[in-house]
Amino acid sequence: MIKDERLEQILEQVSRARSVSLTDLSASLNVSEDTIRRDIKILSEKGLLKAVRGGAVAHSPIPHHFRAREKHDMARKRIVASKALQFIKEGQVIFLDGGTSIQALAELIPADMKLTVVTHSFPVVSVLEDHPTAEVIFAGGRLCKTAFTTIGYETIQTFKNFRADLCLMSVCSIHPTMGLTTVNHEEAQLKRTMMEMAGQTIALSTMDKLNTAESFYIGPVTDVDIIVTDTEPTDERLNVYKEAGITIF
Amino acid sequence: MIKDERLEQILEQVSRARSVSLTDLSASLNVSEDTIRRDIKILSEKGLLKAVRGGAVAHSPIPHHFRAREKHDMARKRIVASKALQFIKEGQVIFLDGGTSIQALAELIPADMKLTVVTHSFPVVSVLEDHPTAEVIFAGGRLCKTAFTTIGYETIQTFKNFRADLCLMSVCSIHPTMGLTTVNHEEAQLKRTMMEMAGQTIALSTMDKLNTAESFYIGPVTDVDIIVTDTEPTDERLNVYKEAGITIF
DNA sequence: GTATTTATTGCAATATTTTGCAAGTTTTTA
DNA sequence: TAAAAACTTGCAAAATATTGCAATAAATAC
Repeated sequence: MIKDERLEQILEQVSRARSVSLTDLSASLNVSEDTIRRDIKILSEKGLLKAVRGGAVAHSPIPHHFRAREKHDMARKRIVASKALQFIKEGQVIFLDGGTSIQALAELIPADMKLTVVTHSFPVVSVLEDHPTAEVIFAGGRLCKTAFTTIGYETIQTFKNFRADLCLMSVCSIHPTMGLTTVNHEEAQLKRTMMEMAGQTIALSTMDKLNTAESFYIGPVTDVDIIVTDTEPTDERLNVYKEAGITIF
Repeated sequence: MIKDERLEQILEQVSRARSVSLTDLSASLNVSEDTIRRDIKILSEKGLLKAVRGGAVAHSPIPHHFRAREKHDMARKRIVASKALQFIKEGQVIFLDGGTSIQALAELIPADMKLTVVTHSFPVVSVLEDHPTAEVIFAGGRLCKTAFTTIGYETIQTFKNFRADLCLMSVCSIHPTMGLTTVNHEEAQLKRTMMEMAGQTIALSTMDKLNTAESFYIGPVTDVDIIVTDTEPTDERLNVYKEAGITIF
C-alpha cells in the first residue's frame, strides 16, 4: 500500500471513531507501529488530527487551521515565539493577535501559568482550549474567512473593554520611517486599538518583515516597546530601531 | 483503550449521571481505581469536572461537555434540524445558539443561501467556515471550555447589537408551567437576550427534554413561537404547548 | 544502463510515561 | 472510638516514545 493511501485511511478511521490506537492501525494497515506513529506525526503537523499517547484523536470542533496561509518558516516562528515567552508573567492579562507566530507562542505557554488571554484568533483559542488555568476571552466580530480571525467594529469594541498588561502582536510590515503598516484598513484599526489598550506592546517579527511597508498605516514604530525577531539582537539591521528607543530581543 | 478515550468516557458518564464513583468507573473501564483517581485529577485540573471523595461530579454551573453529547442521539437531532431548516429564508439575519442540534442545522443550510448568521458556538463557525455566501458574526466572550461556546457579559452585549429575524435556540429543558429553564445562570441570561433581540424564536428540542425543568429560569414557554421536535406534531404530549398558542412542528 | 541520492520502513537501544500495587495516612461512618 | 473506605506516596513493571541505524525501494543524475 502506498503511503498517501495509508494516511487517508488513518484520517478516515479517526473521523469515524474520533480516536484510534496505534495497535489497531498497525494491525489493520499491515505496517509497524513505528510507521503509524510517524504517519500520525505528519498528519498532526498538518493539523488534520491530534496525536496522543497510544494513538490519535480528531481535533475539537473549534476551527484550528489557517487555510490560505502556508505553514512555512515555522522553525523561525518558533524561535521568535520562545523569545517572546519570557515577557509573559503569571497573572497578567494579555492580548494575543492573530498570525502563526502568535499561535506558536500560545503553544508554548506553560500549563500551570495563570493568565487571562483576550484574542480574536480561532487558532489561538484552539490551542488554549486545553489549557487548564488560562481564562480565555474571545473577541467576537465578523468572521474573516482567510486569516481565521474576527475583525471589524465588534472586535474593536471588545478589546476596548479590557486593559491588558501586554499586547503580543504579529507584524505585517515594519519600517523605520513608514512605521507599522498592514494590508487592510480594518486590521490596522484593530491593531491600533489593541496597542492603545495595552500597557506594553511586543511585536513578533521575522526578519523578512523588517524594513517593508504596506498600504495601511497603524502607527509609528515607537508604538511598540519591544521587537522580537529570529536573529541576534546585535544584528546591524536592527540598529535603526534601537536608536528609536525600542528594545530588541 | 487509549488514555484520551478513557478520559472522554469518564466525562460522558459524569455528564449523563452527574456523579460517578471510582468503583463503577474502574469496573466499566477495566483499569484500577488508582488510574481512575489520576484521570479524575487531570480532568478536574482542566476544570471539566469536580473531584470529590470516592469519585467525581459534574461542575454544577457548567453545561455538559460537548464531546459527551456529540454522539448522543444524533439521528433524532438531525430529524429536528431538518424540520427547522424550512423556517430559514434567504437574506435573513439569524441567531444560532450552541448545542449539537443547532450544529446539525448549520450543516444543512444550502450552500447558495445568503444569510447573516450571528452565533456564539465554535462548532457552528467551524461548519459555516466553508459556506460561500453566509456572513458569519461571532459573538465573543468568555470561553466555555466544555460546551465550546462563549458566554458572559461580552457575549450578551454582542447579541444586543443585532435585530434578528429568527432565533434558533437549543433547549435544555421545557415545561408547560415551569417554562424554559437551563442548568446555568449565565446561559439563561444569554438565551433570554437572544430571544428578546429576535423577531421569532424557534426552539429545537428532542422529546426527552419536554416536560422537564432545571434550576435557572429563562422565561415562560410562550417566549418561543415554534417548537420543533423529533416526533409527529400530532403527538398528544404536545397538546399542552399548542393550547398555550405555540406552533408545533 | 548504472550509480548516486533520497525517502521509507522496520528494528534495536534508550528514554519517558503510565499503570497497578503495597504500605502508611487521613477521612468517614456507625 | 474502632472499623471501613478512600487517599497519598513511592516504586517497579508495562506500555509507549524517541533516536539512530541499516535495509530496501524509488527517484534522479550521469
